[in-house]
Amino acid sequence: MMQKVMEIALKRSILIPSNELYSPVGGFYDYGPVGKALKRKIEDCWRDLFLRREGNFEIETVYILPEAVLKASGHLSCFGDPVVGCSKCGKKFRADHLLEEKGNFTCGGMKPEQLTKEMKEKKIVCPECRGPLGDVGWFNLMFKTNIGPTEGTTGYIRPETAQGIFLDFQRVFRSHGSKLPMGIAQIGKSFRNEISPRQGLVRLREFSQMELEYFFNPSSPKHPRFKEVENEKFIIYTREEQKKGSEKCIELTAKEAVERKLVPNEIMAYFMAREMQFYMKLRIPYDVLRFRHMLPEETPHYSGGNVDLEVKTSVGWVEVIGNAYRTDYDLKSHSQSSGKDLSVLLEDGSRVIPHVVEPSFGVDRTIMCMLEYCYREGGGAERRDWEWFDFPAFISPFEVAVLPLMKKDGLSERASEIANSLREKGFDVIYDETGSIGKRYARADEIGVPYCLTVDYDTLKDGTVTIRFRNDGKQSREDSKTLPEKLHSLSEGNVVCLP
RNA sequence: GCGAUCGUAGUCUAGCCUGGUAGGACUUUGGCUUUCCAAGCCAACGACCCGGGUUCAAAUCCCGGCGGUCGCACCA
Repeated sequence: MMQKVMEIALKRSILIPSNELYSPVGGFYDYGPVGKALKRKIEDCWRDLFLRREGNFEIETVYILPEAVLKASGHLSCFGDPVVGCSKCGKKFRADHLLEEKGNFTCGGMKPEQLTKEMKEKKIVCPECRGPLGDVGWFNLMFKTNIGPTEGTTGYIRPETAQGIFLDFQRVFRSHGSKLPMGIAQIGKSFRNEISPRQGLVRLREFSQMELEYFFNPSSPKHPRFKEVENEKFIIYTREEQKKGSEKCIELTAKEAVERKLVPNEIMAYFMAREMQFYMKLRIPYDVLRFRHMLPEETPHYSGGNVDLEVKTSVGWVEVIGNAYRTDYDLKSHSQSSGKDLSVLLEDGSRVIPHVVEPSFGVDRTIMCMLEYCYREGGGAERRDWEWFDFPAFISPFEVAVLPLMKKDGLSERASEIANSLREKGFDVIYDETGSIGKRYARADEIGVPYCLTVDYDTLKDGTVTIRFRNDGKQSREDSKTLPEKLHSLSEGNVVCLP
């Protein structure tokens, strides 16, 4: 399944393997014209739902961060793994795992030197060959670089977009109303030097995130619009079931999830309900979406509770959103490290460091899930034997393809006119006159174009064109003058809107 | 990073064992056919992962590297 989707994605240049001309390294993908358009429309849909409708703000911050920032945020010491190698067989192991297996022992936050000391004291040897282990090293997932010509000014390429938001928080807060709650978001690239990138877009070294940091007063962890979604349902995979090794999940409304304390607070439950709406708009079915309450040991260093949204795919459950209750961890850390007060003034005159709930979306993974769930096989009752993508019209890279039945007799010219007039009206149009008409239908289907307009000899006579529908192949004739209105009405059920 | 396995046009593949003009299919492009679901006919474009060695001669044999896939481990 995944393979077929990737095949067609590569064939139509939805995706392009990066650096293909040289020895490509894993974990990097380029987006071709179709993939980029798809990505842009998904991001715009997200902006509409999570920013515009909510009154939240979007900013853009830099990719390269000086070491001090990541030191304060905890990424330098926590964002990676302590590894130790066997000097006899050469195998590598997680130092903390070996220690913790030995007994009641947790290594959270321990430095490599401490771990080396502990390993020596506990006389831990290689679990494979009983050989001696070397010193504990640190594998950090961040890409390191030098800033400026002087050695020693170390920078890292950001491992998440969130830090930039925390650094700019105070200025944005002061200039945009100075009231909690306030949401500040960023869409952009992040970078992680993964050990082994796998499975297409699932684990990349350079990937796009859509992150929203929702700052609120910890004494009232409420969302003003919670009522709108309190009865929305979703599926939760609880910690208890995970510990039992069972796959059983429970279905709850947002309100029930808060009451039963399965989510840290109402704000997170609010976003979870919105996330369900977002993914269902993208044609990911309700019953393949589940929220997994992360176990304490998998929770990141900054977190007061994480709930991931996972999508069931042909390669297993894939995390597409990490919802994190980051508390005041980040602002507090930056405040302490920089010496600047990052608390805000409340209406009653007191000061508080805001708490943060963060929904963090993986764009590339979302695209991969969409490709899988929009993928349709040909054959069967269909009159065609090729594959296509059933993208909703509002997210299709191209909304309409204009195709002259033939190149000659003025059909090309007439079709070009129609294509250009639709472009002027704001439609994303693809014009294609090469090959047979059947071939062009197939090509349009493969990139998920919902409507094909065919210009034929009747068009020259009476100005009508054929609209051919992607999903059932049916056709109808329409006056070319009223096409924009007709196409709008056809797409009406697909326009971005909340229920 | 370890183990297994693989590397020939955009895709699938023949050739490799036994060294001697790299062949086919689909796709793509142009042309013909008054042509609506990858039709047909004609033509064109396009490949041996990289480097070294052996040899008169390497896609083929040998060595090294790089990369892919799958397990393990790890991870969002």
